[in-house]
Amino acid sequence: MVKRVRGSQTGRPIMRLLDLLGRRWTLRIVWELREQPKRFRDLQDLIGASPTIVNTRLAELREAKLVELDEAVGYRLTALGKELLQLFLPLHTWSEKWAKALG
Amino acid sequence: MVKRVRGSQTGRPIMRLLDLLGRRWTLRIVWELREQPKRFRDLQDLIGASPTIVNTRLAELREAKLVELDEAVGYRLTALGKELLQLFLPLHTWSEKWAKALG
DNA sequence: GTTTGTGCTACAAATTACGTAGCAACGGTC
DNA sequence: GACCGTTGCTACGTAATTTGTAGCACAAAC
Repeated sequence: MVKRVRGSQTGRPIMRLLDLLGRRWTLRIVWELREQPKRFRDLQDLIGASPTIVNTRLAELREAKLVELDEAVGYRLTALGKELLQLFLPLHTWSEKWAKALG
Repeated sequence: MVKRVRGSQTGRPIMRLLDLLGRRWTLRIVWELREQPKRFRDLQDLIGASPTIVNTRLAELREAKLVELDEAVGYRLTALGKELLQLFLPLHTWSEKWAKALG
């Protein structure tokens, strides 16, 4: 008999971050906002998710201060969001190498 | 009337990668394997997910050649997986800053 | 031969996501 | 002022995914 500890609410920042980013469409949304702000429906069409979940993820990202809504232009990355994106940019070139390795 | 295009199967490597990583527990599993190999149940306990989903994600990661099973020591990152992890390591320190910004 | 550890599966229940329709507010435009 | 398009967003029934628990088959240790 082994006691299992589930949920792992350690509260460590890295875990909070991985939990947030490890949800469907979250990474994708940040990625799509990398260049210009996007409207709600533009995001919806680009990633191909239901408005329900797009709105949910946007709400989470806004609460995490990674995304904000500027009524004049649409959703865009905050300063924090842009910092995070910078960390992810190398993924782009690496993914090409990875795709080749998969054959 | 606007035609919506859903699914967005562009096949672009970055999209494949974001799709893979943007599934629950995937990022977390890669993270937990960053130092030493881990056994199936160790992973399960560490992240607090059901064995079903742990196995599913591990299968996806193995197919993506990011993780492999060495029967002697358990699951571990492949060379590709380690490369990917290197790109993610800065997240650790950044997440601390992010957590402070959230207040 | 019984226990322990291994990866993994079955299956019903709970949770999450999807797809479609549509709302309320705002700005034109005729 | 009636009409239209765009905006962000919500309702809601259906479908897909995840969870939690139990347990299997195999191998090694004792």
